[in-house]
Amino acid sequence: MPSDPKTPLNLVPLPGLMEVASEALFIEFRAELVEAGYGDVRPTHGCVFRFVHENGMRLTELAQVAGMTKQSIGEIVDDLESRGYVERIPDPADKRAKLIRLTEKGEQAQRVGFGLFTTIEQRWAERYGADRIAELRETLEEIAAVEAPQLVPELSQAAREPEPATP
Amino acid sequence: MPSDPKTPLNLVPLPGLMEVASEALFIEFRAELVEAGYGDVRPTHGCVFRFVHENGMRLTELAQVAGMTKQSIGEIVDDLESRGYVERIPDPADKRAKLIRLTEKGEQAQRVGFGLFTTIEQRWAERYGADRIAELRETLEEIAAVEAPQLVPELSQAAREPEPATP
DNA sequence: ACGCCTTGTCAGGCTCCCTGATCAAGCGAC
DNA sequence: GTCGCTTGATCAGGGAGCCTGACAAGGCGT
Repeated sequence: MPSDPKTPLNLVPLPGLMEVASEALFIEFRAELVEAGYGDVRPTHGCVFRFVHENGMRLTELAQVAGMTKQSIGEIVDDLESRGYVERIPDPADKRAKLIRLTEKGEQAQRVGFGLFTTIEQRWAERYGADRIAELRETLEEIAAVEAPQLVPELSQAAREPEPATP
Repeated sequence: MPSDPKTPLNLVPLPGLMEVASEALFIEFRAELVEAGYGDVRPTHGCVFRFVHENGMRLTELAQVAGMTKQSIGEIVDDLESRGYVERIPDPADKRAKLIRLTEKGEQAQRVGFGLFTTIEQRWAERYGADRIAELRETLEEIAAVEAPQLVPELSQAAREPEPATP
C-alpha cells in the first residue's frame, strides 16, 4: 500500500509525527551546540550533563539515575574526561570511590546547553504560535506525568538562570 | 544543579517531554506487536514495512526512500527474509535486480502494525481527551510540514482499512 | 579478623548503521 | 558487435552505544 510518494500528513501515524518533531528539535539543538563551540559534545554525553551533581557524584549513582549500567556511564565519563568536561576526584568519604564533577569548561557547556533548550522553545513559540506551543507543552506534560512517572523524576530542569551567556 | 530528585515537569525541556511521549507511544506499540505474535519484528524492520511497495521494490529504491544505504537495507531485508516476512524475486525488467516483496505473512504483519497505530491513537484519545490528542496531532502535523518537508513525504499512511483484523 | 558487599574497571558481545571494494548485468557510443 | 561506463546487489570491515559477565581493591558488620 505505501505507494504514493506524497503521503498526506493526516495519514501519518502519531508516533511518526512525534518522531519527526522530536528529531527536528534535536537537530536544531545539535546545530546550535556546534555553533556555540561544543561540537565535540555528543548526544550520548547528555546523560552526564543532565544528571551530574554540582558537588560531584559517584559513577554508580550516576548510572542509577541515568538508567544505564556502570560500564556504559563509565565509558561516557572517560570520554568527557579526555575532552576536559569532567574530572574524577577521590571521594573523601570512601577510598574506593571517585566523584565525577564538571570542570569549569563542563559547567559552561552545561549552562549553554540548558540555555539552548529555552531558546529553541521560544523560537518555536514564535514560529508556530505561543499558545500552540504552550498547549503542546501542556499536553506533553500531562502525558509524561502519566506515562513516565518513574522515568521523568530524574530529568533535568532547564533554564534556572536567565541567559546562557556567551561561551 | 540537577540535584532535586523530583524535578517539576514544567522545568523539563521540550525535547525531553517529546522524547518521553514518543518513547511511551513506541513502547505501547511494541508491546502490542509482541502480543499479536510479531515479536520477532524489530523496530529496524519498520523501514521496510513502511516503504515497501505492494508489487515489489528494488533494494536501491527502498534504500532511497528510507534514507539509508543499500547495505543497511540489504541487511534488514536479509533478516526479514530469513523470518519469512519478505521474499526476493527476480526483476523481469532487469536481470541484475531483484524485487523485494512482502509475503503473505509480511502483509499480515504490516496490516496489524498499521492497525495498531490507529488503535493506540484512539486509546490515547480516550485516556487524555479526544480534543487534546486531536490538537496534539494538529500541532505536530504543522510542525512536521515545516520541519521535514523532505523527510515526511515518504512516511507511510496508516489505517486505510477500517480494522486490522485478527492475526 | 573474617567473610561479604560495594565501587570501579576490564573483556567481550550485540545491534544498527556506516564506508569502501567487488562483481555481474545493462546501456550508450562508436 | 563490442568496449567502456553506469547501475544493482553484495562482501568485508568499522564505529557508536549499549549490554552482560568477571574481578580486584576497599569498606563494613559481627
